[in-house]
Amino acid sequence: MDVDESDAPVSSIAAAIGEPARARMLYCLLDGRARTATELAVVADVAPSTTSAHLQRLEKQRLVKVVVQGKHRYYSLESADVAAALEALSVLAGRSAPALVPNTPDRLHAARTCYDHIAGTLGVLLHDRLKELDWLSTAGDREYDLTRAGVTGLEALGVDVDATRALRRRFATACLDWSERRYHLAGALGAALLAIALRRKWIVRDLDSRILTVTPVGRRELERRIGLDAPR
Amino acid sequence: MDVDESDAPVSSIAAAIGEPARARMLYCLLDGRARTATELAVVADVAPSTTSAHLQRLEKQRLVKVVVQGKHRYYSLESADVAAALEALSVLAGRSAPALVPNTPDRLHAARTCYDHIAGTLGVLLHDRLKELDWLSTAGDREYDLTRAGVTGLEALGVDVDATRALRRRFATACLDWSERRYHLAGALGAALLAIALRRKWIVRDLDSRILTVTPVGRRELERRIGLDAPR
DNA sequence: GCGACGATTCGTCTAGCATCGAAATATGGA
DNA sequence: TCCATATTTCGATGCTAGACGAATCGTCGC
Repeated sequence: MDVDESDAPVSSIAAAIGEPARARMLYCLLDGRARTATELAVVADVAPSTTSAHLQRLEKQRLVKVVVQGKHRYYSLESADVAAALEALSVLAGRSAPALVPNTPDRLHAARTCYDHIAGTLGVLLHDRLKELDWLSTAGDREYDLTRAGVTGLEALGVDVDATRALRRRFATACLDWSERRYHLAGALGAALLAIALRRKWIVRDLDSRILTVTPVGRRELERRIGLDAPR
Repeated sequence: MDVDESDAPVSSIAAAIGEPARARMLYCLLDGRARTATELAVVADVAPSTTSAHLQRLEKQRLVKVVVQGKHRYYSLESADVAAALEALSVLAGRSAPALVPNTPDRLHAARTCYDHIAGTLGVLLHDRLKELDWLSTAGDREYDLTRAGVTGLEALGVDVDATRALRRRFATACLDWSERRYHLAGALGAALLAIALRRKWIVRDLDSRILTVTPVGRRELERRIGLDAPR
């Protein structure tokens, strides 16, 4: 019977979605951003160990994918098809889905912190601009180093390159940005840049979120110093 | 938390689909046709009592709807949205869905039996033609009777109207056709018409399905006698 | 009315699975 | 090197829900 062949995977996929804790995780990921296992544990309101089991199942059913970055594991929806299926189910639930749209509103694109460095649109633009200026050179898998021009340029911005390099931490790495699906600059250098931008009030931090706002001063300085016109 | 509000129904809906037996039923109904509880029990490969419980749940989640017709209960998908969700899940399962499209292939539109009468495209066309000829008069909710012209005409086709009417069975009723979403003729009269068509080889029955095929002779006779040009 | 049949209800059994805590593993940063 | 943190593995527990059979209800057809 071809019926068996075609509905067996479907039912197990639907069953994977059909568990409250897992559904909460999936709908949390519906905005296209990735979350760590710990974040999802909070969202799902279950213990980390339980979350781990759930995530394994979701991964096995190819509903989510994981990218290991350091000691974090970033989970995100496996594909747009998964989002489409979740939306279709939302329709049945009698409400319009949160909808994963190509151009998501400001909240996702906006500048924001990623732990200790700049992510979001601004982070991606900054990363791209630094490469465009040829300040960054690739030094391995998702690893960067500074070119001579880069050292000079960043020193001019106020970064103590030697001190930053001295930190026993990866110097400069590419960090995949989940709202932009592109890389931004992380590592000690990324953290140093954020610190300087904050100290000089080029950027201000939102009180209870990761949102960053570029100040008028910051916008002017970023334009003048590295030819970057910040979004919004 | 609005998360709880929005994912609670979704997870229960997904859970309703995420059970092998129920998934088999739903995918069986994906062709748009309705099935009786017994038929679905066979498809799902579970006992009638188990099937009943499953169908109740599917109905409660508004995934299927039921129409009571005599001692049969006809279950069908609640809406096109349900089909869409099932298709979306099929995509995730890595195969193209059987797809419930407005114009489904021959199998669904083709002439077929509905218990003991003619359904499918041919059944609907026949029903409409008989009303067009004014052989049928409405005699209640989904009930028909024959007009004087109808008696004459059907007698000419070989139907023993008195004998048919004598059967202690509803004489002529409208039966909703699930592939066409329109009515066809059921009841003793519908059965009599099928019997005659089969006896005269205007139509032949498929061996192991409900498919009916109109023979060249049948096509010619239907055209000549009642001005009906059979499909295909 | 009286079988025959379709379908549901009820009671019970069982198995799978979601859950947690504790311990183990891995990685980054000092 | 060592600690802190993120995450997984393992084992035990408890609940849910899917399964069936027997009995009941309701409708058709004679």
